[in-house]
Amino acid sequence: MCFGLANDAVTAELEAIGALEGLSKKEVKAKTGGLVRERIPALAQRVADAIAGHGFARVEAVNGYINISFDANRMAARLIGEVLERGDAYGRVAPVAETVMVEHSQPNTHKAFHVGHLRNSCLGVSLTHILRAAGYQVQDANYIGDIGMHVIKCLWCYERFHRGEEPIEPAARGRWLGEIYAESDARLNFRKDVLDFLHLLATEDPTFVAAIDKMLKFLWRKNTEGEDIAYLLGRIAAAQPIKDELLREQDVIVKFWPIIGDQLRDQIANPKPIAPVDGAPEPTTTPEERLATWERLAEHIDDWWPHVPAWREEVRETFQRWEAQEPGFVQLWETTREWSLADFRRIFDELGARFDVWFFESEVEAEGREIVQELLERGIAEVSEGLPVVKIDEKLGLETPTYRTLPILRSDGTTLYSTKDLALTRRKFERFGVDRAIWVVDVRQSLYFQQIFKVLELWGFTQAAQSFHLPYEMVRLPEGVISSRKGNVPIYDDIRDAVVARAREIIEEKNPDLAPEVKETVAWQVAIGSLKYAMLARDNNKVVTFDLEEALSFEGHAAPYIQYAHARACRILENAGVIPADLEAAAASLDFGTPAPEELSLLQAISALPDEIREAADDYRPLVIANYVFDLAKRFNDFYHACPVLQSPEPVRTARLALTAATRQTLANGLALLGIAAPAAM
RNA sequence: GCGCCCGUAGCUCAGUGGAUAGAGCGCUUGCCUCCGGAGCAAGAGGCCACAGGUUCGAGUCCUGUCGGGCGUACCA
Repeated sequence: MCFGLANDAVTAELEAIGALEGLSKKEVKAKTGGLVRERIPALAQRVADAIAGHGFARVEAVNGYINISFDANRMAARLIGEVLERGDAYGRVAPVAETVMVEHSQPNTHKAFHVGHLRNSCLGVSLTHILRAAGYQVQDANYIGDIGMHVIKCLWCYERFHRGEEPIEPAARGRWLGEIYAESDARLNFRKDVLDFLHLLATEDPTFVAAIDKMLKFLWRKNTEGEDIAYLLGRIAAAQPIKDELLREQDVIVKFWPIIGDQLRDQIANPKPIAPVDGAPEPTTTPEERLATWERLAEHIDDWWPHVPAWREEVRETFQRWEAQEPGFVQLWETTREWSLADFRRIFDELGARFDVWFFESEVEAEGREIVQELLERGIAEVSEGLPVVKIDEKLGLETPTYRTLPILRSDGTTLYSTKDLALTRRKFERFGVDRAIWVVDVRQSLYFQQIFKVLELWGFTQAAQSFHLPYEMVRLPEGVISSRKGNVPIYDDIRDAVVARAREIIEEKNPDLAPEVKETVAWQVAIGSLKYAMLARDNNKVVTFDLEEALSFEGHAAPYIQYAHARACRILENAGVIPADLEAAAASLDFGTPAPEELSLLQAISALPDEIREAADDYRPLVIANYVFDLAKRFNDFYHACPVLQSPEPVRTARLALTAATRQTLANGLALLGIAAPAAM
């Protein structure tokens, strides 16, 4: 404030004596800048002198800032009294008459629940807690992907290759299905994987291109499939993508495959220095990695390559069996769906996610189709290239591609994600009476949601304006992106097993005297808390790099640090033999004497919780709370290292005990907002 | 092409337009006779990608450039 005042004063004075006349803006700035800087400290001092004594304990001017101190004992008594009196409710903001639905944790049945889903669930759960604390009426909604192409692919693969098989472990049936799904994906994309690999070789391996060029020419002369060889030759030499539908003989690639392997092995056995080519991009793979990929594909090339087109047709037919609601197929769907749902219920229970509403994709298919029909009838949607779409930019009269085109039904009449989302959104507002709907979905779906909201708007659905997509970035691994093709997807169950096991070890080492049941409970609380904190202590628009080693360390900036501070506070209170009620009664007349800086700093942090909740809710950012609660724990650490509690003489002892109790409560409330448990001992 | 996001310490990340830009990990050195060492104290480590602009004041706001990621009609 003093900076602004000084600037105004200096400018006014100079203007008054005409010193600024005819000068450019820049020149004025150069002239006033120094004067303003000189003026500030004196001005700040004057302001400080003027307000000193008006009920403030101390007022001082420092570096152009005015620092105001309040009577610490009075403020502390009031704050601690409020915290102890309100307990779990401390930090909560007055209720708001607005119902918000948060949709998150949209796992797909027949697929594995992995580390990516974990980020979504942690974010969603924390967000619902934060919004509730900020006074909103919150509906916590799950939306299970229990139908769609992935389900059909999985069931096709199950019937075709695993009929009659049952997962060995009943607790992991969903996971077993996920493996079947992964297999179906590998089978159906096999040709694409092979051709992408050839394209990769052609793009970043000049030695390979030269060698293959020679060999293909040799084959060309003596082979009957001359046209195919010529095609491959041309594409590889020019590093162009290869299309299998342009091959005359379907098995030419299969015949060609061993030659590629020989060449890759030869390159590794006799490495040649590669002369860098100007303008050519750096290779992204090593020769060893390329050979490994070749070997992985070689395992199935004879069996799989010829069948891919027929398999894809079978998948299409399988989808039609769903469409026709063929009883046997529906029965299979129901059984396998339940395997996945059982897994999900267990996982959400472990994560402390309790939903008010469970939506399923399968229950909005019919309603979605009706909406598509209506959109077509009203001319908002049209049939283009054989399928119903909404050409949004055209409808809005936009020149530059912005919202583009949204397909709303497949050409064979089966439903898309968009078909179902149109129906579900209407349901949320009309049947559930929400005022605002939030979708917690990863950032790659941003355009998709803008499209959905625009289509609803074009349809005349005014609540589209109250629909918000909350995007968050992806989870990666230290070694790169998560990819089911590369087979490096960390499954939730595996991560949890590793983290819980580590937590057990550490408890055994640090606190062997705890009762066995307590040890087990605490191991879970610390393990799950640690995982959650890793997911939440990163802003929504930042990629999370999930490092299992880091998640296992339990040291430093992590949940256990905060939980530990909470446990220490509990122990101090326990050793003192006081109960919160006693301290609450004493709160009105607390006397810290002359409070230590660590005590003031801690009091300040405790008082900040309501503001932090508001900020986190306004911006949908659990990170705000994650940072806050860590900072609070750190200040508590500073406090108990600097200020002995139990050995202090009265009345300071009681004051410090009350402060410890208030900190404990605030730590617990902050952790609760993140969905993290606060153990009393660990 | 068009659009969105990211770029801060060796690494992973914080940082309402305001004071000398902060944590954690890793590295160096200390601290358990003292409320629990999952902790604490100290040290080294920064042209806040780059260039302009707005402002009394920019890591923060605006424009552009470079680098990286993602999306862009029948996956979800």
